[in-house]
Amino acid sequence: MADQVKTSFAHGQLLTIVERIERLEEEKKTIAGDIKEVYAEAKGNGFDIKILRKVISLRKKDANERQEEESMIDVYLAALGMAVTAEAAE
Amino acid sequence: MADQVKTSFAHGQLLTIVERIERLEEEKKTIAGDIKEVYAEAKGNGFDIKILRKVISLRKKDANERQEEESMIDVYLAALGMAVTAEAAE
Amino acid sequence: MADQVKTSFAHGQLLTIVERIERLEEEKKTIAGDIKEVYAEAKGNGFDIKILRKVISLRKKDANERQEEESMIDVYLAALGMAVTAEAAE
Amino acid sequence: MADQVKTSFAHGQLLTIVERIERLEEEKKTIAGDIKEVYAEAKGNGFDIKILRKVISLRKKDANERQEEESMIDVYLAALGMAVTAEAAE
DNA sequence: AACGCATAAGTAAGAC
DNA sequence: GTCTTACTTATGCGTT
Repeated sequence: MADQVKTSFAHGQLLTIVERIERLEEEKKTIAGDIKEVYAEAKGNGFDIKILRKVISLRKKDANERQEEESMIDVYLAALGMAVTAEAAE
Repeated sequence: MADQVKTSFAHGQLLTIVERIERLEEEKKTIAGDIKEVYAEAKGNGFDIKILRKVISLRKKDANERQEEESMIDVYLAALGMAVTAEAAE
Repeated sequence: MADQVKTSFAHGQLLTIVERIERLEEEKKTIAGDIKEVYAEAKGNGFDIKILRKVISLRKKDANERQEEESMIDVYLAALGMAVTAEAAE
Repeated sequence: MADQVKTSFAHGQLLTIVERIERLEEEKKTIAGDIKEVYAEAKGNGFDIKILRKVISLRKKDANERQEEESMIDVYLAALGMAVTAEAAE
């Protein structure tokens, strides 16, 4: 009985949970909207949204992690015989 | 010059934008964490998380349903050349 | 060594993988183009594309509905400790 | 009457269109599945999927475009006072 | 620790 | 030409 899923419970308890989550998701959605607004405003001021996103994502990433990833990409590209930089494979 | 991407700008302006977004994303992340907590707590109280998610998603779906239906009606009306809103076909 | 990402490998193997994927993506793109063509042709025959999309999406939705319902049932059955498939609870 | 949306038509014609599209979408979905399989298989052989995706996307991107984007990012990062490379700002 | 799922980001197409 | 909406891709989370 202990490892049994709860099938009898106060409905009020369930409703409380559901509503708490829905409330939070609502807030989350609101903030997501705010973010979009900031981007839109930035765009209006002449900024490039795509680049903005990239920059923000770069700031988020740990520098080491970033470097590791890049060097890994280089390995793969090299394996494919593709130039990593301009002065590449003759 | 008009269709040129902005490459010279007040650094402060860019920084402000970036920081506003980062701030908002921080908040969003916090709320996402809160949601997780609620689920975890519910689980601790014997609820089945998978079902909880289903229930919440169903409620959301139901809410969207009406909206979807209405937009559907609009599409058909428009397709029939009928006015969707008041200020219609003169 | 076991938890190490593969950095040394047969170049041919990598190339094969990459080319297979690129080939498949090419096919996918072609089909997407075909779909666009069908819509264009339909439009040429006087059909309303927007409605066509709605209709197709509705048919898809209906198809998914049954599946969703079934998976819902599975979830509840599982939650009740009941077997979803044949080789169930000892 | 000419610019009127078609509301009377051979049902067979509509059905044909819808089915052609559904058929094509089915094929597209299948191919998407195939692609996933290739990635999965590659993973099984020790490749890093994330990097694979990046590499493929890099191959797709025109070299010039890539360079432009990167230099733009550098501009933004510099504006934020962030180092572009290791031997950066003072 | 790996897998698959679910959400979130990014991109591309279509409508107004 | 802008703006929104839909689709695709990518990352992260929870589960096994």
